[in-house]
Amino acid sequence: MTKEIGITVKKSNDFSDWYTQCVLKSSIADYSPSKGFIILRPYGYAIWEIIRELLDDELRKTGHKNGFLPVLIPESLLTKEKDHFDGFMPEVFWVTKSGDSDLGEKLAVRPTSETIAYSMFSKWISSYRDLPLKMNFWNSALRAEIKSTKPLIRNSEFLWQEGHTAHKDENEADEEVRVILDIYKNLIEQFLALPTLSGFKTDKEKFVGAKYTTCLESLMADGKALQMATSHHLGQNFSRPFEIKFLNKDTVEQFVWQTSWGISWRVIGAIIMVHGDDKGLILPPKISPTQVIIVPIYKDDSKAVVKQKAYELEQKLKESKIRAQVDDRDAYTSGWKFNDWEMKGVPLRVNVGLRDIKENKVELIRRDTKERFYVTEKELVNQSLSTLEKIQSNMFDRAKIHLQENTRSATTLEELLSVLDTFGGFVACSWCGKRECEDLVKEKTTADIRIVPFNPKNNISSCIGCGKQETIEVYFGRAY
RNA sequence: GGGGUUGUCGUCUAGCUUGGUAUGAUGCCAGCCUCGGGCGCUGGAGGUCGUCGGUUCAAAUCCGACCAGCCCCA
Repeated sequence: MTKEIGITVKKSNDFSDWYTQCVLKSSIADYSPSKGFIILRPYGYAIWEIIRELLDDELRKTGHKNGFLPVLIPESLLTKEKDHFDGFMPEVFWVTKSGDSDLGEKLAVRPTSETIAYSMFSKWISSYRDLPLKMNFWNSALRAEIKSTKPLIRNSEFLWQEGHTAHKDENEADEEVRVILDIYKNLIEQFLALPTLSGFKTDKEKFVGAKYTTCLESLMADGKALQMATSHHLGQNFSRPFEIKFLNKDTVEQFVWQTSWGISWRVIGAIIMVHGDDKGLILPPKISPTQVIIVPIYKDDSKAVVKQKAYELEQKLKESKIRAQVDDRDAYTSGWKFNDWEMKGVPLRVNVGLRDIKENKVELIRRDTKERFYVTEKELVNQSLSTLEKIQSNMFDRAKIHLQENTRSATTLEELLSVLDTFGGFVACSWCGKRECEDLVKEKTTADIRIVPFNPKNNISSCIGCGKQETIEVYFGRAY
């Protein structure tokens, strides 16, 4: 009779259903009444807030300032950079009316903010002294997703940050692109415990309007790739149409060099997909809203003393900056609470009951390994701190092994298809650099080039598409 | 873009073939019970059957359109 409450499918049997159940039943998010939109609930938003604070901190340290942009963009601005507009056009929502009357110029609901940001940059920048201009915006973006929506992974609206910068020369913009990608990589690997591949996008896959795009790719448990974050070098592609010019020291007027970059709530979906198990989520300690959940186990006559002890433990943990919480709800049994917190993915649980109090100990249970052990009350704080660290690194290591074991190579189209069909994952191949070969592989295998790695392994052979000899190494994969 | 499939108290669900005022569980509320892996007992509240329209004396049920969810393929 209790079977219906938790996650009812195995991760390995029906990954898609498992994922959706995880999102809904852990109360991270819920569907909204309109197609393709979701509602982030307090538990999900708490995770997002932690991620946001971590990233904000790094951006502040590197000289970026937060601002806010309007959600509506006049059509004339959005269409100024042609490639950019053509790329986004199919999924732009338009506002055409105010009340009953038609608007003179229709307004786009932002699919991304380059155009409106840069129309302002051109006002704000006139001298080399105004540079670099490094701004960041925490907002949402809207892109109409008609089909294949998946909570947090692909929705018509998503939370993200978008950074926009302007620089005096190309090198400085190059450097900015790299610095940002490093910040993302550190956040994703060290805090979200998700290993990534880093590199360039091909011209086909790059951000529309960019000179080049760098990105981080991760591998989900079902063998599909997921783009985690991107950092674009925009060259002068936007500064020319938007006339963002400055007078240099040498009194020569120049266009600025720009970057833009972003990371979205999609990473929360990735955390679920990579780390979760049949019981639900497993959250990396560093971004878990609750790091230690304390479950007091009591009968009526022991309730007061056990709860009191639980609050004491909570206080001690909090004094050591551990996000601890007592589940003091009387309405649920302890067994129910165990399952509930496991589904929510809290990394470490403390069980404390009357018999533990008498023996001056508590039980610790790791979410990642299900390992359980007793510690004395005195050891609790230190044991919790060190166990949380172990969980954090164990989660990364496990995911890293999964990534390595599912990164293979292929030298022919047939081999590539067979590897993809059998295992999924990333497949290293050689590629001549031509769009035709990239398209051919897509057509034959539905996979695309996820990344042109910064650090190729140098197993170069002839092109997977045309067989030409001069090639570079790329990673193919089927993606979300 | 193409194809398939689903929608019934908060949630899951029976009923639909063959039209006649909706079943059960869980959750919720009250009371009792008490908690070491989703306790138990008693009572109670809760439903425009996704929406709109059509057929009919009568529609959850038949027909159409739309909305929303999910799956497969491109």
